[in-house]
Amino acid sequence: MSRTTRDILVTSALPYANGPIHLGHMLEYIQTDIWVRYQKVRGENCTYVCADDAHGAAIMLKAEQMGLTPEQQIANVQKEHERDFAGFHVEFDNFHSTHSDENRDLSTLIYERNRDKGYVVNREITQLFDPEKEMFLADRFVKGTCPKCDAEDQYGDNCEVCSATYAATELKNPHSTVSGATPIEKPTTQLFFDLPQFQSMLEEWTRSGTLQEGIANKLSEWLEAGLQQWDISREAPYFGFEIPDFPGKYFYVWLDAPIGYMASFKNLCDRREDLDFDHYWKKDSSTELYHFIGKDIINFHGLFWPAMLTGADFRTPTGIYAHGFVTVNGQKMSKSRGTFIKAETYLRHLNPEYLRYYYGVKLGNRIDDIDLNLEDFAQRVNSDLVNKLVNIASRCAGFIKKKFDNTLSSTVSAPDLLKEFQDAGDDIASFYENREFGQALRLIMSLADKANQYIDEEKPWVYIKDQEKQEQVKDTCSMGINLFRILMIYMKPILPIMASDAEAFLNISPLTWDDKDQPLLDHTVNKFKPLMQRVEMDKVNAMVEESKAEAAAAAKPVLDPNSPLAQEPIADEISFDDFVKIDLRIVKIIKAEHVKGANKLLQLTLDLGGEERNVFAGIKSAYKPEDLEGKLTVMVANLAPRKMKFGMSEGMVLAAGPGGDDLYVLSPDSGAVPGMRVK
RNA sequence: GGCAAGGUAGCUCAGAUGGUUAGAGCACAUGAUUCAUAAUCAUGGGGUCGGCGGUUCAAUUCCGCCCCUUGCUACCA
Repeated sequence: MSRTTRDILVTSALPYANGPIHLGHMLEYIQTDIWVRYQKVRGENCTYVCADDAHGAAIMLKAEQMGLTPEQQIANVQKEHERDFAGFHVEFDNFHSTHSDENRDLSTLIYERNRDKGYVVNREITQLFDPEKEMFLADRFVKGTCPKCDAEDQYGDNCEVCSATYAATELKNPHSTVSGATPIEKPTTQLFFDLPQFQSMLEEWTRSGTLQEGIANKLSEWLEAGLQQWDISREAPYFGFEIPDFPGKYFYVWLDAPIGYMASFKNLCDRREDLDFDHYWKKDSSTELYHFIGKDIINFHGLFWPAMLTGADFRTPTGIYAHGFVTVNGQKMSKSRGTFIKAETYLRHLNPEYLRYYYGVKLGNRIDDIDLNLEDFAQRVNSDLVNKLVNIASRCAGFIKKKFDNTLSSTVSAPDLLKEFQDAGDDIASFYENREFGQALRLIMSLADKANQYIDEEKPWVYIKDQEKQEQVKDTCSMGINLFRILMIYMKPILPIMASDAEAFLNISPLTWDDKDQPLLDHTVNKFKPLMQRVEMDKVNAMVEESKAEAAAAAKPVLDPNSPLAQEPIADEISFDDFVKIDLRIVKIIKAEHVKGANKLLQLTLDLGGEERNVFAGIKSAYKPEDLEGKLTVMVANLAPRKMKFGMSEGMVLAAGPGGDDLYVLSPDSGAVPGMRVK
C-alpha cells in the first residue's frame, strides 16, 4: 500500500494558568490525544503541541493573592498541568507557555504585519477604572446592582437573575471586586483589530466545508449580525506583552493565546531537525492544521484567529473541532456535590484509561455535551474492557501456557473471522479519522463479542480433555489471541498503556495499524498477566467524597502562611456562657516600672475605677514604662491571682502580637473610663 | 429577551429524505456453560421516540405553539 504521509499539526486549547486541570478539561485533551495517537499509529507525520495560557489580569491578580510574582505563579501551575496531562497519558510533542520569547516574537510579528496593512485602528473608549488599584477593570471585575431588575451583586456584563445584558458602566452602585472601590469612568485610547475588513474572507472561509455544521451555524450568526472591531489592547498593569509601539498598553491575552500554538510549535522546531516552521505555517501550506477546542471559544478560533492569520500572511486552519461540555451525573459539575473533580484527585483513585475509554465511547464529531454518569462509567468500563475485551486473551492464554508451552499454532483456524476483523479496520479507521470514536468503539466491541462467541462455539475447555483434539484447542486459542491482538491495534489510540502491556504479553514490538494484516503464527508469547482491574464503585465514591472535601477547604480564603491566622489558628468554639465568665475591664495604668532582676516583666499599677491592682506584664521588650503611664487599656479582672517570683499578680493586661518588640497593648477608644466592663 | 443544540427503554446513546413488529450497550429476568479477573453464550421483558395542535392515506420523523435542559449573546480567561 503506497500513500503519501500526511504532515499534520494538531493543538488543544491552551489551559489557563490560573487553576488546576479538572475532568472537564480532560475531555478535550483526551479527545485530541486519541486522534493524534490514531494518526501516529497509522504512520502519519503528526505533531501535537499545546502550552499554558499564561497572560491576563486574572493571572496577575491571582499571583498577587498568592503572594507570588506572575512568573512564579505560572511556573507552578505549568508544572501541575504537565503532571496531570502525563498522568492521563496525554502525549504532547511539546508543551510550552504563551509567556515565552517565541510567543513574544510571533505576537509582535503578527501585530506589526496586520498594523502595516491597515488592519489595526486606534480608538478612544470610556472604561471603568479602579481609582485605588489604579487599573482599568474588565467587566468581570465589576459588580453592582442590575440596571434592569435591581438584583444585587451582579457582574458587569449581564445579570444572572433577569439575564439582561448591559455595559458595566450602566450598573447601579458599581464596585471593583479587586479593591472594593467605586470605579470611575475614564477615557482611554485602545487598539482595535479591524475585523469588519475580513467579513467576506470569513464568509468564504466558514463556508469552505471543513467546519462542523454547528460551528458554521454559530459563526454565520455573528457574520450575519455584522462583525465589530476587536479591542486587542489592555492597560497597565497587565501581565502580558507590552505593545512595541504603544508603551503602557499590552496585548490582550486572547490576541497572543492562539499565537501560542505557533510559538509552541516554533519552540519544538528549534529542537527538531525534521520539522520546519514555515512548511507548516506559510500561506498556502500543504500541511494540515487542526485545533481542538471547546464550544465556548468558537468565536476566537473561527473569526479572530483566521482573520489575524490572513492579515499576517500565514495559513488558516484546516479544521476547527469543537466539543461540548462535560456534565457529571446529568448535571453541571458541582463543587458541593463533589462532581467538580480535579485530574489530580481522579488519578489518586482511578486508572486514567478508564476515563479515556469512557470519554471515547461518548465522543462523536458533534458539539453535544457529554455526560459522565459515574454508575454507567463503572459498568461500561468493566463490561467492555475487562469482561469482554481482556477476557478474550485471558481465557485463551491459560491453555496456550499450560498445554502448548506458550506457543501459538502455525495455522489460522478461522480465516473468515480473521478477515472480518482485518476488514473492519477500514471502517474503524474512518470513524477515528472523523472523530466518531463512539462508533469506532461500538464496532470494536461488537468484534470482541464475536471473538467470545467463537471461543464459546469451539469449546476448548471440552476438547482439551480429548487427546485427539489437542491441536484443535491450540488452533482455537491461537485464533482467539490473534483476534485479541487485532482488537488491541484498534484500541491502541484509546488505551496506550494496556496496548503496551499487551505487546509485552504477546512478545512483539509496538503494534502499528498495518500489523493487523499479519497474524502471529508459530510465535511464543509471554506469561499472561491481568491487563486491567475492574472499576470499584468504592473508589469512585471515595473520589467524589475527596472532591467534596477539597471544595469545602478551597471555599475558605487562602491563608498566607505568614499570616497570624496561619501561625495560630482560631481556637475551638466556645459558648456565650463560656465567654461571659471572663470579666474584662477598662483600666488606667497609673504607674509602670521596671522590676529589678526581671528580663521581660514590667510592674504595672492599674486603676480599676476605685480599686487598684498590681499586675506583672511581659511587655518590657516592647514598651518603656514612661510610655505606658496614663494610658487606658483592658485587663482580665477576674483572673485568679498568681504568685510570681517578684510578687503577686492580680490580673492580666491584654496585648497582641508574637512577642519581642512585636507586642501591642490594647487601648479602648476615647470615652471609656476605668472600671467599665468590656463585652 | 434573542439565537443555537438537545429532550428516543431504568442508565448512556444510535437512528429514521414520513411508511411493514423503533435499535445498541449496560442494567434486569430465565436457561446454558464453567476455559476466563463471579468472566462467557442463548433467549426474553421493557419505550403512546418532551407536551398540545396541524399537514398527510400514514408522523416519533415535516410545520406551528408550549414546556424542560445546556450553551452562546464579542472588549470575560
